[in-house]
Amino acid sequence: MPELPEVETVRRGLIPLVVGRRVLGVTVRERRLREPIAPGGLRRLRGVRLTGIERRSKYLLFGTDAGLTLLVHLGMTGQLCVCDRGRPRRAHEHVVLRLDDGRELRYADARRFGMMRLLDSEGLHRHPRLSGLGPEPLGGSLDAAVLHRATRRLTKPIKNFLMDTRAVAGVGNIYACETLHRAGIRPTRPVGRLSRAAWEAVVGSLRQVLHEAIEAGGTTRRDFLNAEGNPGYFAVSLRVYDRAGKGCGRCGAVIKRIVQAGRSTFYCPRCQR
DNA sequence: CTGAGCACCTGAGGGC
DNA sequence: TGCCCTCAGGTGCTCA
Repeated sequence: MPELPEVETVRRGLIPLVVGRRVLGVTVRERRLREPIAPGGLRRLRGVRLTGIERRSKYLLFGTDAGLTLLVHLGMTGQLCVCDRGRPRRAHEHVVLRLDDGRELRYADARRFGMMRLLDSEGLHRHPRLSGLGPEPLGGSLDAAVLHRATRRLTKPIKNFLMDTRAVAGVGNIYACETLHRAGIRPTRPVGRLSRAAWEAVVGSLRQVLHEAIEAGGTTRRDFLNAEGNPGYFAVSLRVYDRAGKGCGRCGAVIKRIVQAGRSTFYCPRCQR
């Protein structure tokens, strides 16, 4: 489900539902996530008040009045939603936080590639998954000139570079493909051979496509659920991703699928050079 | 340094 | 109808 726009959509949807709420109880039904939940690892959540939700890359950070932060990653299939206590359990609901308004925050994740961990401010600060992240694509720190200068000697394909979280945070497979189509750049191009102007196009396209997806409610895939647990819909129209064999909307050429670093890449062989 | 390959898991979809 | 195969939004490891 979640790339950055989906995670941001979940964040925005959850804020009015959970911020200000006190956690009355925590149930962990399945601790074997990608990073297993330690026994009692979420126990200290009981009694705290949730004070805000931040996002870093595809991680959600739930702040609390106890100085603890609940770090959540949705992996490939993770879902977070707030619902009434009586709502029937869905499959793979691994963690439930009981809130003081009679509702529950539920974490479900079929493939269990996600994570959920409670950290104090020190643990959060030095957490390797967060400390190694590159600049946020939607923050002010992503800079085409800096990227251009930093990549002069690199031969890695631009698509793989975009998906390297140490270089740029939070760019997944879908938006890497979509960004490069908009920028008119072939995914296999070595980063070291991108001109300054090409970098401007990449950064501009990345920001644009992420903004559009967030504006549209972040829905790119079928199993997206919004914060109230209702299914989303295909609100974002993808121009190349999962469109192999179909026509490019800009030039009509047939979109190709290749594999890079084990992931599918989709691109238009005519308008991406 | 690079990237290929694999690992973690379940489920959807296509072909037969 | 069902079985078997491939593939999937993420991340992180080993290995060559």
